[in-house]
Amino acid sequence: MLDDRKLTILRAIVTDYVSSREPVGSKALVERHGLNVSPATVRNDMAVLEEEGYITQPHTSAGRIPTDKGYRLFVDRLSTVKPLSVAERRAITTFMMGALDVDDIVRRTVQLLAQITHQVAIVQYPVVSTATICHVEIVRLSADRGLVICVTSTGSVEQRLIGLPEASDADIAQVRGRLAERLIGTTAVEAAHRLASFAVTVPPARAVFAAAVAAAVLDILGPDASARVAVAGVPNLARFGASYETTVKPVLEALEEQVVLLRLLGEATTGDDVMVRIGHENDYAPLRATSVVASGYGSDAGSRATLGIVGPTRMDYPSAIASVRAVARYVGRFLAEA
Amino acid sequence: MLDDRKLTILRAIVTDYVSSREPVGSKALVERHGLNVSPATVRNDMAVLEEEGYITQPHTSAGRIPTDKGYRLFVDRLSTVKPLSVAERRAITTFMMGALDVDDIVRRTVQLLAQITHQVAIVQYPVVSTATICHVEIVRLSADRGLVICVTSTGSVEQRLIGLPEASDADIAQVRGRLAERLIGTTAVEAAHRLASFAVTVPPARAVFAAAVAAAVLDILGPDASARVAVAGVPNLARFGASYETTVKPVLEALEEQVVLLRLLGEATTGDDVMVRIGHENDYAPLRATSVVASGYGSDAGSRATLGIVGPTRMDYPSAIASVRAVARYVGRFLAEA
DNA sequence: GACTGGCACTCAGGTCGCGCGAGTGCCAGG
DNA sequence: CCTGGCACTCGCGCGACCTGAGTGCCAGTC
Repeated sequence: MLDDRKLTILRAIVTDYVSSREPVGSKALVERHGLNVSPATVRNDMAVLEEEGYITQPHTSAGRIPTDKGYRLFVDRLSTVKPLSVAERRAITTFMMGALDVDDIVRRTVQLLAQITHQVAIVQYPVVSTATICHVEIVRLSADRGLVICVTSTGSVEQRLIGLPEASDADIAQVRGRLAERLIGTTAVEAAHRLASFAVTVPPARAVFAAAVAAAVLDILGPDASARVAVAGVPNLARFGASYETTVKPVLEALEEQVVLLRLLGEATTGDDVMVRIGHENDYAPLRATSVVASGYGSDAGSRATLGIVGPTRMDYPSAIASVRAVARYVGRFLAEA
Repeated sequence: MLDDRKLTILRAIVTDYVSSREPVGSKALVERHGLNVSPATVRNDMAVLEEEGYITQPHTSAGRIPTDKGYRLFVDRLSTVKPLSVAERRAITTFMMGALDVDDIVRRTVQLLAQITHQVAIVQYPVVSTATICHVEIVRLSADRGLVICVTSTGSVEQRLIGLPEASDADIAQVRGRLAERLIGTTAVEAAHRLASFAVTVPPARAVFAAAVAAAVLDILGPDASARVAVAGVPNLARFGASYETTVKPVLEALEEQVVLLRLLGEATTGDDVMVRIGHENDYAPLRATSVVASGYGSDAGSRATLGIVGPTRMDYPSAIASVRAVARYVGRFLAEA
């Protein structure tokens, strides 16, 4: 029921609407896309497309705009991914040059993504789960408090504050030694197992202290360790154009809720290609006017996480998809090499 | 030339305008504030206040609104700092309970501040300059790269990636040992001095490697180490009310520029009390429609940094000042204890 | 059967004019 | 120095009007 011409028309409507931000009418469509039919024919086709729910009119006697369903069809079948421009490729390389550590890579990536897509960019910090532990350390800060520090093979460093009620330097050294013996070279999952019985491996007098240390390490390695994201490009929300209260504010609120962001990106981690969620396809209701384009990234199976962008449903999907894919791949390589 | 009644009127105009967001006229002023004079008298006084530049009218035959100069006078001489409500005090304590480490304290603080002031909150991470170095570490991640890690007495942990082109484990151990000898217990400033000649203290074969390590440590301790801020409460920008492009977007852009934020907060670090910058008093031109309320915070002279809020000039200054001051003091204590 | 030209219809948005009312400035009198 | 009174200003909201883009439908043509 949707012949070739109707699909062409839908594609034209989507591209025109994305670039002009205005409902597109039959006449303009014929002119701007060299369709060899009359506006009346286009109108008939548009009526069908509307019937099927791919497009809609904001009000009678206005042009048509795509619905979420229309965008979906466009993304799935009608768009050809736009290759990145030379300038964009160059931007990627220059931007990522000279990153200092994992945190810095993430910060640069998120800014890069915001810049080339002109949307709000979100990058999840790499998950440590499959990385191995390189180093553990217990550092005394003052008489009664200290830090437990974990370093993983991806170069991420995390720490937790613990109390040192009556631990001597010798206690610390011994516990640290035992901890290093058992954890270095293991993955987070293995480490969690080994930590379960950690306290009993040290002399009873030090068991309480050892248990506190083990708890801190478990906390570091726990699933919420990955619960960090970086955000950039918030000023790009101007692109929404619509009213602040109804569209921009919900997005801002979501951006402050790490949990929400992680859920938004969540399902992109598994699949290998770019995920696109359009409008109401997002579970999170306040973002029903926004689309998410996300992708997993990471060095082979070492460290994996997700990055993506958030923008209005009226978005240049081909470019966005290409950008997200390119950045994800590049960062993956960069993490593997660096 | 500004007698008592005129000041009272200015105060009334400020408070009314802040709460109603609408220009305030002479009649409403008399009614709502029990002034024992007629509207005509108030009008005469308002004419003087306008002449002097403390208030202005958006257009003829509208009420008056305060100018930046008016707010300034209000803040300096007319406002009594509002004590925090019980709920707010409770919010502070519950919010800060159970913080994990310095980063976590900062994150909680910024959210807390955004919540009780209903503005955008900014908290600078504590500066390490006067803190002392507790621990240094060199960790091998893979054959040819590693991390240099620094831990300070405030519990902050920072790291830099370095290459390990041909350093053996023995090289690493020796350099690490020498580094620890020279740096532990020193402040950042002292450490920088000692690092200048660090490379010559190790055998020539290791000098290049030692120099790289020294450079990494210097980078960690350098002034830009403090160049990190946390931001929260961005959705509160709704309070601006005015048009997105002209007022909200500049703020969003400033919020993404760490450098700008640090300069905004900068001058509050030195003084001991809360700093208030109103509208054009900000050097940064795009923020001429916004006010900044900031304060230094920190445990004694140990670690000091700045926190504050950004909002429209039409702001409840007494509450904002009280909140910023309270949070700054509380976090200072918290950092000292924890 | 598919396409086209023509035509009547709809309706958002801009413009104009008008009246209302809040608020002002000024002045004369207490 | 304060006050009541009065004329004046002007932003804002409302309704009327017009315009133009765009539509749906229908009869005619290939």
